[in-house]
Amino acid sequence: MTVTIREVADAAGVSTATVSRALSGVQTVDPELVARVRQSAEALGYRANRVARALRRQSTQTVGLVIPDITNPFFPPVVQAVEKELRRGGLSLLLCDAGDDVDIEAELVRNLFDHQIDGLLISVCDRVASKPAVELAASRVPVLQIDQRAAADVPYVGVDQVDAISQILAHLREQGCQSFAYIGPRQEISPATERLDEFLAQVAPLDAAAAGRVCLGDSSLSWGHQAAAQLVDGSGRPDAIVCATDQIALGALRALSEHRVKVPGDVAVTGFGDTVLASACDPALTSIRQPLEELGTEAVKALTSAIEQHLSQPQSALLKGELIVRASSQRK
Amino acid sequence: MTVTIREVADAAGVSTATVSRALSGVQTVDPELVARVRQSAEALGYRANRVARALRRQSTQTVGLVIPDITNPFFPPVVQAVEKELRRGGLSLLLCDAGDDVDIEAELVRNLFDHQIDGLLISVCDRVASKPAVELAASRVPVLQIDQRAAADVPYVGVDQVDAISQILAHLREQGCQSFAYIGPRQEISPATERLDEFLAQVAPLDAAAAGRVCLGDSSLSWGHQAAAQLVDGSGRPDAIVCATDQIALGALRALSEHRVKVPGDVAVTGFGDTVLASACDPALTSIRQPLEELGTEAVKALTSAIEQHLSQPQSALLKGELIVRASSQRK
DNA sequence: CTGAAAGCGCTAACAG
DNA sequence: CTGTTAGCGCTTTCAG
Repeated sequence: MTVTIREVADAAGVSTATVSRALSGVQTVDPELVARVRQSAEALGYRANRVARALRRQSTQTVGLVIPDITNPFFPPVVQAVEKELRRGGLSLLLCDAGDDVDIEAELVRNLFDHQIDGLLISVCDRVASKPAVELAASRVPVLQIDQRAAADVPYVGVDQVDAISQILAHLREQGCQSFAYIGPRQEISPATERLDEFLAQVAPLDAAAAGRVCLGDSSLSWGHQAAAQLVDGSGRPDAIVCATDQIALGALRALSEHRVKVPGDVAVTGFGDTVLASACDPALTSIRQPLEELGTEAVKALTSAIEQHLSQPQSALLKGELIVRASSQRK
Repeated sequence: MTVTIREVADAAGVSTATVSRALSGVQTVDPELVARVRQSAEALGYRANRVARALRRQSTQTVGLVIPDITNPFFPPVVQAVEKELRRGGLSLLLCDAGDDVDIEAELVRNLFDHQIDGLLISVCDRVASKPAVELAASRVPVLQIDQRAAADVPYVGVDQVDAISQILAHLREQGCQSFAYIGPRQEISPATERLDEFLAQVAPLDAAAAGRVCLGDSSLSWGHQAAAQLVDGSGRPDAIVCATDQIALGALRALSEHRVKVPGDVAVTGFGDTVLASACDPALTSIRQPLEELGTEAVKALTSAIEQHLSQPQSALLKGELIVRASSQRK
């Protein structure tokens, strides 16, 4: 077994209460006793049992993080930042991967409550179906949605999609593009749908025909390939293709190359996410870099501050992405 | 507050002991009482407090996973599989990212012990410097090292590097390659050094000059670029370049293209890891696919079986990778 | 088979 | 400022 507070108390010749107070420093204790306790604790290698402490304090110093799929390159930097920032505050991370399944997600949230988490960070699987789980959670502990949100009345930390799309379109116009197309997923995840909505809203005054060049499928390379092939085959070929993900853009790049369409000469292409693919492909891809570490860090700051102040609602925040211009869109 | 066992007991008109026994099914209880208890529990939405249970049972049903950097594409699939398999057994995951820092790693391990974890999975930062932390951990709970190991006497689950290198060399010979080079990291992480050692051992009988064409730097694309440029500039240009990572191989591909060296015509190139880059680049990269999900799954199986059987040492395992042949090495 | 009672390790309330 | 005592919510003896 490990060393208990009882043993430290005996070694220092004081009560367990005094040991607890001396080590936590929450109440004034005779400096001499503090020294004696510290020394005994050190000598014995005492470390407080967080389970016992949690039961007594009714606070586990533990936060849950539920994400839909850690294999999605969006998440690792977020998870890393979350864990690091939590640790700065002495908190630990229970990580759950829902595997894009709403039922599993709900079960994970329940399980996290059994663990008596002090707060929850969640990036939901489904904009609609995940709502009950998020709202239930929010009624119990401070909850913050990250990037993908299901419940409008639960706080949220994400990337400003309006700003991102407007950066992309402004850049493309500067490069002389006049006719626009969009390739994205049909899937109901909130940032992606926002992306599409914003594209449509902002492109309308620039190009009335753009709404007719919206291709909705999934987020894969092969869908990008297929959709782009269609776009260049048809009449009214656009001179700019805005893609909702880098994967899609990569597929588009391939299709265009196969059709002997020059990028960026004939058509400019943009991706989204600035994943490792964007700089690896040829031509390198113009893309929006999302502030992923910052997203994780800000989420934890907001959550912990709500936990400490006993607020039920953390503060929402919207961070801005950055357009990374590379060869795929530079016509000048 | 949440519902306690006391409230369920009162509602069902029995003692808390009976509720505990009825719900856990560990002891025979009158079927009628079981039904009554179940119903009350259901009605009240009772869920056992895992903190209290852990304190009493001296088992948290929680496992720690320490990895050097979740941003490394090797880890997300492993983490995902680990979490999923743990959940199958009713266990939860405390995830820690050491940020490639041995001191942080050691602190994380101590912190996990404060949480009274039942077992530990660790992929160490440093083959040498991480040893004390791993051995300390292994003296307290079952520990399993994943992929990167520091302590030879602590069990290990990893990928068979001997087999992987021999698959690569066999394939390259089949393609008619006769003079070999190697580009890898200098860094002291165990699978990479094994890769190099095996390359040297297996290539010696094939090409005496190969040992002179070993370039050691880091794992980056730019190092691959630099090293490959050097290799083709010098005399005695090889007709095959074995790279320790896909990133390196990608850099090599670029350098070769800039030097007008044809791949695979003049030089065959292989990567390692079969990351998303391998299929995205042009020419597509021949690479070793590592069984990452399986690695996570097997690690958890071995660990939980040790925990359940109160063994201090889980069972080690060595899994085989698979050579994925793509354009970069196909000369026939 | 069931209930009463003890106790996991810690901290907070309460006296002194 | 310090010690005694109680109790967080649960499970497991120990009697009955």
